[in-house]
Amino acid sequence: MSLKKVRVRFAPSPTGPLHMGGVRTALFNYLFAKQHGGDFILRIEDTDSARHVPGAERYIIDSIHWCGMKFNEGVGVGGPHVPYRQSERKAIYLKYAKQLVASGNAYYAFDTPEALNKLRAEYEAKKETFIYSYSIRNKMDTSLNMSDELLKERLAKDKWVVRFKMPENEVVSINDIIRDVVTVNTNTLDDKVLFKSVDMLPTYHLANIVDDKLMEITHVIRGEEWLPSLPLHVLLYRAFGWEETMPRFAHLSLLLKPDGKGKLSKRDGDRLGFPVFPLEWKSPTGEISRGYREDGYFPEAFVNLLALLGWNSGTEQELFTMDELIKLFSLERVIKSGARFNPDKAKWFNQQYMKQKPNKGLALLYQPILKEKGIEKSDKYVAAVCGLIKERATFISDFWDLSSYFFVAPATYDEKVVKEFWKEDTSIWMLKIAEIIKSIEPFDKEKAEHETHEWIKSNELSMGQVMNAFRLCVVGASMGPSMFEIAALLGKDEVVSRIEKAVEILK
RNA sequence: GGUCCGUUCGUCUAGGGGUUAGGACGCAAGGUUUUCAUCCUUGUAACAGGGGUUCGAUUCCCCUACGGACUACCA
Repeated sequence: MSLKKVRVRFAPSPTGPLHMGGVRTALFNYLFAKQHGGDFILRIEDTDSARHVPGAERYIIDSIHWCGMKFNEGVGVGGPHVPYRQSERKAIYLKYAKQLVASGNAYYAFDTPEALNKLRAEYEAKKETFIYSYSIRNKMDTSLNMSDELLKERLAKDKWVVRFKMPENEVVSINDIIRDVVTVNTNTLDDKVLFKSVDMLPTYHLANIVDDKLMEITHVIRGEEWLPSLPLHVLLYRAFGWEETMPRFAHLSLLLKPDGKGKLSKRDGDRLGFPVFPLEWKSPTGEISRGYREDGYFPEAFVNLLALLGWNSGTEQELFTMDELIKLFSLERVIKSGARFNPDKAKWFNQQYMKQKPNKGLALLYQPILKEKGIEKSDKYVAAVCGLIKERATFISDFWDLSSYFFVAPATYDEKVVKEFWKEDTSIWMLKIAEIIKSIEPFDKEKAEHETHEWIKSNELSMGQVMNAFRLCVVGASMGPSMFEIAALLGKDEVVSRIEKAVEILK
């Protein structure tokens, strides 16, 4: 077992965009695989023909790639077990369903969905729990209750499903890597449909077990919603005689709403103003859901925040690169309880990455925004601006508000600041500063700063009064980096002209 | 309703039979700065409740409460 190469699969259903919880499941699978030098496989579980959404598969792959993960086998990349789309594996499953019938572990059932719904309703009316299992299966329309001849006839004539014959009163204990031992009595479990009549496709349970076996999956890391069907899956492995090579299981807790009750949903994002999906998604009906990527999150930040939702390294470190995560991740340290998502903390992560980003890279991201505003500036200039403002920003989209004065002279002056700092003599001081700036040839920010401060001191003026007014002239508001950094970038002619303009307007 | 899983500051979490129960986000205060932000310091705030076991339980066990998932010919 320990010698076997680790093989994990991410097996989503293409029923819509991948939710951030799904991305986290993929991430944990990926980290585990990479840490063990194993394979990370993409299998598309599209056995529900009715719920298939066009574009969902592409979206899933794009999302994983954006996060910096790569499949080394599966849909889109191929591999020794092609095809990896269950709808293309149709031919495989019926054989296995029949094998279970032959071995006495499953049977054919002819009950129509309508008949079952009616029965369920009757039970509910009596306030009883309806379970299709040992207690009732002998009364149902199944192969268990008919002769071989009749069965043959019915199989040819009627619609049938294959149901698992859940053993009676057996205690099943399974070891989950995250949850330790999970114990269930089979009496509480039902005879799950394994093979559907509506589309002649297997249900999740059958397809999942067969494919995991065939694809030699060693570890199943999936969401908590599968925990209740874990006993069924184990029993299926047993029924097939595959228990020896059965994968190990790890069930991840769910992501919960930031407030209130229940699991995180798209609605919470709309309501509280944060994305729930990695990438923007346009539904076939035209509805648009925002994405982390489009909201300005860096993929590294997104991966980092996801990794810390339900896992921690046991140290106080919170910022991790993908490589560090691969090195440090362990399923044993995954939290059992559900994690409420905190949008504020998500922003904090992005801010941390923002501070670390090289200026050149940020400039590349900022340029398109500037172009849209009709501003053409060199990458070098924009990079310098980015260097000065990035520690004040969380997203690239914050940049314009933080740096517009590097590109256009202020059109207005913040009233509050005017009131506080523009006094009787201010105009005179400002013109003096303009003079100092003009006199430095070539311009040098240290020299300008030194001379300006000297002048302020020698005239016993208030540093705050003068400098804030200076800032008001050039920036138009009370914000931004050192005035002399700004002046160095803007150039002294521009600074002087802005001072003159401000003096003119504010008098 | 039934079954399974869970429960440490508002949130993410560390810890684990004897601790001043630690960190991060948020919030608040202070410091640095010509402003904003960064940064630094400090503060705020938690072991769901009740029974056991034990010299001692937040930590182990049981019950209750609460939360979550599942309960389809969906995954």
